[in-house]
Formats: sequence, C-alpha cells, structure tokens
Amino acid sequence: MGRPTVTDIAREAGVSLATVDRVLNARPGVRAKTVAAVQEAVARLGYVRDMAAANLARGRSTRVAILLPDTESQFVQTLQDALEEAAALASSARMQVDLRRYPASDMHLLAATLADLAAGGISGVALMAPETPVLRDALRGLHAAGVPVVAMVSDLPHSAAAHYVGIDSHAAGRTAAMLMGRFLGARTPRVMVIAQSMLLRDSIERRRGFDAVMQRDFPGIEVGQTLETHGAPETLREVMRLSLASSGPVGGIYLLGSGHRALAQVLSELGLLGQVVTIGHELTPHTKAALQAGWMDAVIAQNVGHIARSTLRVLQAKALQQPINESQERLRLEIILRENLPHAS
Amino acid sequence: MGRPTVTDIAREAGVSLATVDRVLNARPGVRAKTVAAVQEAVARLGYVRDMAAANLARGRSTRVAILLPDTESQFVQTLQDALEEAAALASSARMQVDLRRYPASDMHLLAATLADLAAGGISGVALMAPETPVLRDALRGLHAAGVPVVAMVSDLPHSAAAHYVGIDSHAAGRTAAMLMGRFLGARTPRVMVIAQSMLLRDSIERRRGFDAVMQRDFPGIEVGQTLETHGAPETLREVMRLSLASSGPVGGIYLLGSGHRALAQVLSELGLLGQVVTIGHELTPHTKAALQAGWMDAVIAQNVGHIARSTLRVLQAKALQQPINESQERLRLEIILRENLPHAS
DNA sequence: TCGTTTTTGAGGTACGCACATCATTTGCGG
DNA sequence: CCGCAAATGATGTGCGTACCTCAAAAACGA
Repeated sequence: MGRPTVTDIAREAGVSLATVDRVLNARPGVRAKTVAAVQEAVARLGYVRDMAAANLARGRSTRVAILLPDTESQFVQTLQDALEEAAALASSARMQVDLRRYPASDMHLLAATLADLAAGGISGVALMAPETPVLRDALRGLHAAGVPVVAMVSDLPHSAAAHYVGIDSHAAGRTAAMLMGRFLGARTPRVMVIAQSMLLRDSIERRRGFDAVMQRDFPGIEVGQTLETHGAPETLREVMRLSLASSGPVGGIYLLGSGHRALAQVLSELGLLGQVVTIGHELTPHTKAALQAGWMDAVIAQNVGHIARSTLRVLQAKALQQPINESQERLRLEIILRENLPHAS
Repeated sequence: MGRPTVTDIAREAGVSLATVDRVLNARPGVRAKTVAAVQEAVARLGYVRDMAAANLARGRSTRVAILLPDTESQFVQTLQDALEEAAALASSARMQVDLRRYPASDMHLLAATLADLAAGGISGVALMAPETPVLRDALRGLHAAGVPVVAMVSDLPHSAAAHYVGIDSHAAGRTAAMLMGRFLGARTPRVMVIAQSMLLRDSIERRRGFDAVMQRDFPGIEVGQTLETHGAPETLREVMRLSLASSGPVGGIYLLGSGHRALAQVLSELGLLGQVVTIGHELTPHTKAALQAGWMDAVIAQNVGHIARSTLRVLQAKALQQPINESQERLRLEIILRENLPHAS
C-alpha cells in the first residue's frame, strides 16, 4: 500500500471524510476532541497531504509579480533572463509571473505600481530595490493586505519582507577582501575601490565587510575611499586618474558592483590592465570575459539561476501558505576564478 | 482563462481527446499527419502538460535505489545525510528511495545487488563507485533491462550511465592549483600531495587538473608525488615524514580527498600546522572546523544538498521519461574560504 | 423533556490527466 | 466498389484532494 490518504485518516480516526476535510483545512464547526482524534490519526499514519492533488483540486493558479530596476546593469539583465527561464518552467506548476522593470529613479512610481498590484489581487510580490521610506510604506501596505513580499539580492530588513533571497553581502565583501589580501602578494599594498552607486544596501554592506577583513587580517594594506562612477565612462576615467594622482599607484582594484563596460579600456589606458589584482562581483558576460581574458582575478557571485528558482519557489510557498525548505533556499556565495568558470551552456 | 488543457488542444486541432492523449503519450495508431496537427496546436496554444495532474493520474510511485560505498569518509556520510533529507521530501512527490551502503572492497557483491535490483523491478539506480570492469558489466545489464543509471560524484563514462551528477573533477584540481599557486606567495615553492586512495576516478582527475595548472601557470613550484594513506593515521605520519626527509620542506599541502581525522595532529607534530598553505576538497565537519580554525586555507567543494536533490530529480525524470532541465542540474564547483563558510543551519 | 444549536455524516462535483474499451469512421489495396 | 485494417471518436473510471449542500445525529440549555 502506498501513502495514506484522507480516506485512511477517516477510517483510522473513526470519522467521516467531511470531518477530516474540516480539520485538515481548519474549517470551523468541529469539536476540539474530534480535531484531536483526527490529528492523532494523521500523526499515527504519517499522513502527508498530496500537494499536487490539493492544488489541482483548488484550481489555484498563483499570480505573482516580480519587479526589477531598469538599471542598465548586466547583472540585472542576467537575473531577468534567469527569472524568465524559471517562470516558463513554473507555468507548469500553475503559477504565472508578471515580470517588470521599474524606473530606478522614481520610487513613487514603484510605490504606486505596488499599490495597484495589491488592489489587483496579486498573491505575491518579489522585488529588487533600495529600501527608501516611500518603498517601505508601500511594502507595509502590501503586508497589511496579506500579500507576501520577497526581497531579492538586496535585503529589505525594515519593510516586513517575508523572505530574503540573496547572499549575505557583508560576507561577500569579506570574501573579496580575503582574496584581495592573499592575491596581492608583493604588489603595492594599496587598493582602489570603485562602485557605480552606493544606493542599494548590498553595496554598502559589501564595502563594510571588505573593510572589516582588511583591517583585521591585512592591516598593512591601504584601502581608498569608494569612487562612484554612476555608470559613466568619463567619470570612471576621471575619478581613477584623480585617485592615482593624489594617492599614488595601486596594487589592486575592488569593484563593488559588476564592473563597467569601459573598465577594460580605462585600465589599459592607465597601464593597469593585467598589472593589478582585480576583484569584482556578479557573473555577467563582462566579468566572464574579463576572467577568461585573465585581467580579472576573481568574481564573487551569486547564482542567478538559483535566485530565480528560489524566488519563485518561495513566492509559491508563501502564496499557498506552505512551509519553506530553508536548506534548499539558502544561497551560497560563489567564488569564481578562471578555472571554475561555468561552461557556456 | 488559465492555461490550456488537453481539451483545448483537442478543440484547436480538431481531433478528439483520445487522439490528443495518444499523441501526447506517444501511443501508436495515429497518422503522422494527425500527430503533426496536434503538435502544432500544442505549440500554438503554448500547452504545457500539468505534471502534477499527470503524475496523479498515473498513480505512479517511483521506486529508486541509491548505493554509496561504506567508506568511513565524512564526505560520504554528509552526502548520505543530504540524500536522506531529500528522500524525505521526495516522498511527497510519490517517490520512494532505497538508500544503501555497499562494502567498498567487494565489487562483485555490488554487482550482485544491482542484478537483484534490476530483477526486483526498480525504476532507477544512482550510485557512487569506481568504474571497475565487474561494475561496468553489471551496469550494462541494468541498461539492457531499461533501468536508468545515475553516476554520483565520480563519473562512469564507459558504463552507459544515463547521467552524471557531480562536478568536473579536472576543473576542481585546476582550481585547487590556481589557489595554491596564488596563496603560496613567498613560501617554499614545494607542494605535498596527499590522498586516501586513488581508486575513484575523481581523485585521478583532480590530480591531473592540479598538475596541468601548476605546470602552466606556476612552473617554479615543485609538486610531489601522491602520497596514499588509505585512511590510516600511522601511514599518514610515516609517508609525510619520509617525504619531508627525502625532498625537503614544503610550503603547501594539497589534499586530494576530504582530509583525515588525524591530519591536524600530524601536521602539528611536524610543526606545519598553520605554517603551510593547505587546500583540500569537500565540505565536511572536519574541513569546516579546519577552515574555521584557520589552518586550512581553502576547500574546493560540491554542494551535497544540491547533489542529493539533483540525483532524485534526475532519477524521477528518467523514470518518467521526462526531459531534464540541464541548467538546473548543472553543479557548480564551489570554493570555500573561512569567509564564505556556510552557516551551520 | 422539548426545542435549538452545534457537530457530524453522506454524497456529489470538479480539477487535469492517464488509461481502457468499444464503436465508428477513414484510408487503402484489390 | 467492397472488405479489411488502421485510425479516430466517444465515453467511462480513477488518482487525491477541495468545497459545497443537505440531512441526520448529538449536545446543550431551559
């Protein structure tokens, strides 16, 4: 005989199917004593609800929304691709995904979108966004409406997010520092730190983690301030020139983000390409190429495919009020060198 | 309206439900022209079979066997734990797992067990084993019987294995070499290589990968022969003493396997603990502790939880003759330092 | 004890699909 | 054009669960 079914529970508990159903689905109108009897039968037989059948019967088709910033970042694009792929697969598990980009500059618009979604009867929302007050209020509104919110990549600790899917950014920064310290060897003990912007929480935390390990384990290495480029090649060239002029040559470069289109060129103009230890974050076509070319030494990444699948699983679970398998959803921080670069699929 | 169902397909293709069913399940007795019409309707409507409902209707309860060597290795134990956890979860997806250990010394017994399983009507087998001729024949027998075989951790390229779940061992060795070379810095450019045994194919390939990168990128570093310990602390102490005496001091130690219980003690006896760069494989309680203590510098690992879940998913898919989502099943080679050690869960 | 409320039982329908049976239609060779 | 085989249609049942309705029984208060 296979797994026990509701019928077995009914027989075992000496009640009818209807009563078992009432207990299992927490419907009212059952005496506490009867509830206990049914629950005992469940425990005794080791009954586990067949979720496939349950969802089939419910006829539920979870509808969720995922919001990504419209930043021209290759990482976000990579993540979007992964989400689309995962969404296609998830459709076979009766879940439809509404994947959108929002203008990163207009948080009020994002908030309005979220309000619309809540009103439109969505069963879950996942988003990657910086935690501004406006957003926080919008998310609390969602929470009040019973819509679970999942934070992606960058956590939203003060916004009643039901779950965070992403790596520990502080640990990511610490790891980058550890590799930087060890790879630097006999090179000039000075590191330049470059970022596109420090808006998202994860950049800030990476920087903190980086500094923590640098101070603790490599006190002899000097770490510069964060140079913000806002994605503009001109600014990148300018700030690097200025920094080199004022603080002197460097042995390493730490990219808080996923790198820049123009970075290779600027580095080569400055005669640094391949000469300095370069460590960055996120696996994108750019960073992949840089690793392969050999001028980037390491990339600290999170598996976007995993993020995408995990996000959808968590949204599904939250929407159906099912428990979450923590160990499956925990993301690992990945260190990518040229040698363990994933093959193009 | 929700997702299209078989009924929609039938209407769209202008055929009956029965015919749609015949086409979808590749049953005989349908003209090529009709098959094409149905498939076109499927493509047009973007029909995706509801696997939950399909499996429910099939009422199948896949039974699979997983065989692990009874080696006293912490890695195998960790893997077993992960498999048990995954199996518990998989039971809710109508799949029962028969998890066993076989005596690593007796391949004939393993072959006999496999023959029994084939006769007993199993729908899939996964195993971690060295590819000996006896085993190869047994696996071909399984293949002939239509039982899919999944190789875990160590590939079985000549044994008609339907799938390999594990990382690229050559790449693992290359990665270890790259880290060793860069971490070594100004230390004595000599590396000692230690293994429990060189039986499993993965050890051999790691060694090959390690040597390849060492020769290419760090020609100045001398790499010793593989010292086999067969798990005995005495042997470990002996071979290390001999090697140090004959070849002189070393700056790094490369553990081809997951380390030894006695390693920390022997290293400390020889005054090497924390003095030499130590790199090994697989995340186990031992290697975790060593990383945390700081005397191991890096561990190249594969995510056992992922291996376990992937193995079960692949077995399930093979048994049900469903396609496999390659990108989800591809394992990443993980580099673990103290800084990105996963938290105890 | 009676009437009322609460609890329980019995039974049906639906979800999307697999699989089986039997009737009917179609295509094809002669 | 007939006969036969192949192809297709029609229809039913079951998988395990959710959810609904109505009737019956039990518990309860007065």
